[in-house]
Amino acid sequence: MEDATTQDPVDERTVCLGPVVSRAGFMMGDHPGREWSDEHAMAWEGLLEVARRLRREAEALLERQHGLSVSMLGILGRLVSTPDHTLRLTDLADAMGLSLSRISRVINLLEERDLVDRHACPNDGRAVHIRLTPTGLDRAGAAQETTFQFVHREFADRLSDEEIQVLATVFSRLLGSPAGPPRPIGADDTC
Amino acid sequence: MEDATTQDPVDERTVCLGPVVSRAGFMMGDHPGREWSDEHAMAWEGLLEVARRLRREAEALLERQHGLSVSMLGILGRLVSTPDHTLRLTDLADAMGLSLSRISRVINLLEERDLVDRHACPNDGRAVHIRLTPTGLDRAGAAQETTFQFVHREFADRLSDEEIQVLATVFSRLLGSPAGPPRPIGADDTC
DNA sequence: GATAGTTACTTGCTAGAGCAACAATTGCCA
DNA sequence: TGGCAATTGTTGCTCTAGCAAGTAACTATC
Repeated sequence: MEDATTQDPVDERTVCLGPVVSRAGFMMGDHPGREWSDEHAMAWEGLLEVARRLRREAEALLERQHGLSVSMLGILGRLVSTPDHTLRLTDLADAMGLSLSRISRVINLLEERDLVDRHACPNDGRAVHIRLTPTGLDRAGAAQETTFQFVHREFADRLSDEEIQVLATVFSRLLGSPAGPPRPIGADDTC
Repeated sequence: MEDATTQDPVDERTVCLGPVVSRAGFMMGDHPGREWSDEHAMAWEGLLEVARRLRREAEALLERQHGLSVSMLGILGRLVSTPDHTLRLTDLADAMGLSLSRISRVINLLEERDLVDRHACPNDGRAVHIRLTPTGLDRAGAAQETTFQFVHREFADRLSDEEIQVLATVFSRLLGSPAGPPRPIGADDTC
C-alpha cells in the first residue's frame, strides 16, 4: 500500500480532536454558530472514551487475575456488603442497573463456580435468594483489592483533589435529574 | 413480598454512594487506610455510570430517529469529513477504536441500507474502499444534528465553562499516556 | 523468480446485554 | 371466595463486540 499521494488529511479535528478522542464515535458535524469549543469536544468525547478504556482494562485485568467479569464482581460486591450476604435477584438487578434476565444468567455462571447459591425465599414463593458462599466471599475480597489498586493507579492517583471534586460534582449533577429520583438507600426489602 | 422485618439496609455507601452511582458496578470493598473519599467514589463510579447512561440514551435516540447505531454514525461521520467521502476499512477501524471484524460487519449493514458502498482500491488489491452514498450523506447530516442537540441538552449545557475545562484537561491527561502515542493526524494514507 | 512474511479483510464462534414471551406466585377487590 | 392484575424469574431470540482462523494480496529477500 502506501499511496504516493499523501493526500492532505482533512480536518475532522474541528470537532473531534484527534484520533485518540475521535474514537468515542460521536461525530457531530459542523456547527459553527453554536458554542462548541475544542474543550467541549474533549470533555464529551473524552468522557466516553476514558470510561470505555478504563472499563475494558478493568474487565481484562479482572478476567485475567480472578476469572471474573465486571458484572460478576459487582454482584459479589453487593452481596458482600449485605449482613447475611443474601439478596433477591430483582434487588441485584436494580442495584446493578442490569436487566433481570442478564442477572439471572450471570447468577447461573456464578453458581456453577460455587461462588453463590440460589435458595427459595421463605416469604415469597416467586422470589429467589442469592447467597454468597465462603468461596465467593474470598474471591470477592481478592478481586476488590485488585480493582482498588487499579482504580488508584489508572485514575485517582493521576488527578488532583480539586479535579476529583469537580468530577464528583459534575457527575452527581448529571446523574441527578434525568434518571428518575434516586431511591433512598435501604428501601430494598431484602425479603 | 415485603418482608415485615425491614432489616436495616447496611451501609454499602461508604464507598458506593447510593444506588444511582453504585450501578457502575465497581465495588471496591473497604479500604479505610488509603485515601478513598466519597468524592473519589463519586468521581470514579460517576464517570462510568454517566458515560453508560449517556451512551445508552444516545444509542436509543439515534436508533429511534434515524435507524442508526452509534458505531454507524461514527463511521458515517468519519466518511463525511473526508474529501472524497472514502476511507479504507482499516482506517475506519483505527479511527473508531473497533476491531476490523466489527467494522466489516457494520459496513455490511450500512451497505444493505445503501448508505455506503464498497469498491476495490485501485492501488492495493487487498484493500477495500468504503464510500459514502448521497443517501448516506443526508442521513449522516440529520443524525449528526440530532446528536449535537442531544449532547448539548444532556451534557454541555448543564456544565459551566470551568467544569468543561477541567473535564477536558483530565480526560486529555488520562488518554495521554497509557494508550500509546497519539498518532499525528493525517498519517492515514487513505491509499 | 520462488519463497517467506506481512497486511487487509472475511467468516465462524463466543461472551455480554436486552426485549419479549411465558410460568408461577402473590395480592387485591368485588 | 374467586378472579384478575401485578410481580418474580426463566428462557428464547437478537444485537453488539471481540478473538481466532482462514484467504487473498502485497513486499522483501535470497
